[in-house]
Amino acid sequence: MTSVEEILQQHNLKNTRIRQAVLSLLIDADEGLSHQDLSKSLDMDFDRVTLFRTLHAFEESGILHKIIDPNGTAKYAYTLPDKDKNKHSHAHFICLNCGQVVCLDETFLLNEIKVPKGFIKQTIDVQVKGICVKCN
Amino acid sequence: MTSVEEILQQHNLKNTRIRQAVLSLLIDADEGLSHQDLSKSLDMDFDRVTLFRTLHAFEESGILHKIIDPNGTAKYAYTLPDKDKNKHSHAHFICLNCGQVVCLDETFLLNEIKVPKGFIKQTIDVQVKGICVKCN
DNA sequence: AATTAAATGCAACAATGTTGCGTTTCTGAC
DNA sequence: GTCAGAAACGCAACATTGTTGCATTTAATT
Ligand SMILES: [Mn+2]
Ligand SMILES: [Mn+2]
Ligand SMILES: [Zn+2]
Ligand SMILES: [Zn+2]
Repeated sequence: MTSVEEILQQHNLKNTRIRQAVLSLLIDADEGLSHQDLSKSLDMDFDRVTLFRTLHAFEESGILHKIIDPNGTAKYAYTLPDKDKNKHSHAHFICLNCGQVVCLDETFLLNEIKVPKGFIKQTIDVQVKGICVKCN
Repeated sequence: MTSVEEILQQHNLKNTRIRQAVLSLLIDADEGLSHQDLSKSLDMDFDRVTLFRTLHAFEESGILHKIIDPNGTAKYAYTLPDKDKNKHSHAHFICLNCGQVVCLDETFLLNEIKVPKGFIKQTIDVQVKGICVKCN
């Protein structure tokens, strides 16, 4: 069990109110949360720019990973330290009804995918869309 | 060889200047184009809202399919009538350097992917990211 | 307690996309 | 060709997401 404070420390991020709050929320959440989602959930005063910068910092350090939903808005999910050794290459499920984003266990092999000559593959993002259990 | 006019007719879309121009551009393009890309390429006067609505109309009718790039902006690509019988379920390559979006031949089977109990799979989107041949 | 790099707050801005509404234009029927 | 109706367009106004610059505050270290 690693505390929020410890996680921040391990990534050389200063321990601030908003970072603690955001990280706590996302560790507990079972889904990806957008800037807007977090703004509504956070029970404190903060500048919206600070939240954007917080999310960027977390993404850069690998604490969170970003998923672009079908509307083009970013959602962030906590990167499980054990699960994601292979650098968050897992697939995501996106509910077409409520917009919920869930991390799946499924991962994909980059090798198997053919690209045109001269193209270099680096990462793969897979989004499975459909209806989540709540909306079903 | 189907002309632009014929394509519009087949989808019950009125034949207008901007629709002809947009569709011509996208049929010739070997990559997905954004609203901005098209705005720059189009050599005519038009309202930006009209272009948004044109792209929506084309997407709804299946003439184009939308790809959300890593910045969250929409790009549109012509849906090849023969290639995409299985409703544009092919993968896309996205260049991390220049942002270019290319349709790949690769398709994926929805069956193989496991989702939590109660979730219903409908479609799958695969994005392979890396460096394109121009940027290499 | 002093130092300093990092983080924050604020203001201003840009890009993308949407909605409402009045006007124009395409198309099909006559 | 004329006409009518539906579809598309142009314009204005707005919402949301995200970025940048800069002055101020704060967390962590000594
Ligand atoms: Mn995930
Ligand atoms: Mn495509
Ligand atoms: Zn749902
Ligand atoms: Zn490129």
